[in-house]
Amino acid sequence: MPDIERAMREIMRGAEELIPEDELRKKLSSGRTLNIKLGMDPTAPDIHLGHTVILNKLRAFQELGHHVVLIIGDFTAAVGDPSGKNATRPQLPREKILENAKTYSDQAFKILDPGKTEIRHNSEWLGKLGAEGVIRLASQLTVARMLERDDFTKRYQGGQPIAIHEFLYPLFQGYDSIAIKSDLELGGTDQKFNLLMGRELQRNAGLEPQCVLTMPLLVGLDGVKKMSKSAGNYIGVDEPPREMFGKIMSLSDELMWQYFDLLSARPVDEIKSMREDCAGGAMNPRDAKIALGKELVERYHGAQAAAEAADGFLSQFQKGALPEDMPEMSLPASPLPGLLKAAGLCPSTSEAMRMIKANAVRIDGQVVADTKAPALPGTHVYQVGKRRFARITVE
RNA sequence: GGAGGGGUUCCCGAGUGGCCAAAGGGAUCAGACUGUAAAUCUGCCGGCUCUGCCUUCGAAGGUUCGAAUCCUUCCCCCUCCA
Repeated sequence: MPDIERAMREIMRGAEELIPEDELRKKLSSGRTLNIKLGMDPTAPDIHLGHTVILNKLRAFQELGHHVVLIIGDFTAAVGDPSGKNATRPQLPREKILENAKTYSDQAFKILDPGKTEIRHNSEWLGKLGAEGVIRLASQLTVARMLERDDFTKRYQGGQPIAIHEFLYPLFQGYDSIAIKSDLELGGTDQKFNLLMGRELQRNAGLEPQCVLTMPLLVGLDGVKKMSKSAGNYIGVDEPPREMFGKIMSLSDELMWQYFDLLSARPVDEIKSMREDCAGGAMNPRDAKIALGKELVERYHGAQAAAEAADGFLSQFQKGALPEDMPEMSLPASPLPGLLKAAGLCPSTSEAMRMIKANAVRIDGQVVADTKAPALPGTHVYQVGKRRFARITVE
């Protein structure tokens, strides 16, 4: 069965852990189309590169001929996955959830094959469960077992609150696996407990338990925390090409390799030799980063946009040229700090004052260090730092 | 129900009556440098009509010439005992 070995190699690429491996082999060799499950949280609709690590893997399963079931957690949204801080999340109105789900799937279909993807909402079965059903579900697990979950343990020991309903989240997620008879569920390493819960509940329900495939978590731009919208260290799939490229260029040279490993479609060997070349001085790490930036921008915006983003970046930061497109506006005359605030170049006049004192403000390329500089009549290019520009006409 | 601990500026965390817009660290932002929005160093880091003024230390009152610091009530969190 060489096909199965090839499939297994493809599945394991970049993956953290597959539990249990031989079970998946068995499922694959049965020759049937497998149900591959991914749960999505409709509270955070914008897909960032961290999500794409998993979506790319789902895509790989689709290419192997399997069926992806994307579960919109419209019911579980009210519970909220207990991830550290916000133990209680606000309950979203129904329309908002559907809207988020739509945004999410639109973005996800940049990667997934819509023809091989089924979208389900978990309120479909969880909504019917009722108090009795929840009790029956909850009776299958003990508190001690729940506390085994790493982040529960940490919070419990660290004196952080854990609300009762947070215990229900893994149970509901596991119940989803029963409802759709999933054969394999994907998730980040932080999802391991929840994923295994599905296995346990399926087995209790007399079903064939799902396999679990975890992917490493992509570290965000700060190089420390996992990429997430709330941490503000993310690169969104929908971001404009320039922004996406710039953010990739802001990765530290070291972190860049992790991004290569988890996001690049390049052959593993190619990445390895690039890395060696950079370490040995044969290649400038900047150029490796440019290559990565182009590859990723191209994936979401096309080849032309990628080339433009790269050129624009180089001319703006290497040669100090002005960007071609910048916001244009007309504003009433006011002292410089107020003008910069009104133009949105600074969040407050206090901040504008600081920027001026720090020699960060330029008008038509000339540094202005006087906080009391009078308004210049006419149209000029105002610049704060290297990245914020506006063409302002003073009325 | 009982006993104790705690809520500080974006985050962590010092501060127990004036020298506090509040130490220190992190993040962000900016400057320098550079091979990049890498790394490193430096500065800034509540708001404003900015050499001054205004608002902030869980909330509301109070004491005091003066409160993040003391008192009262309330809200929230944690630990232990039941």
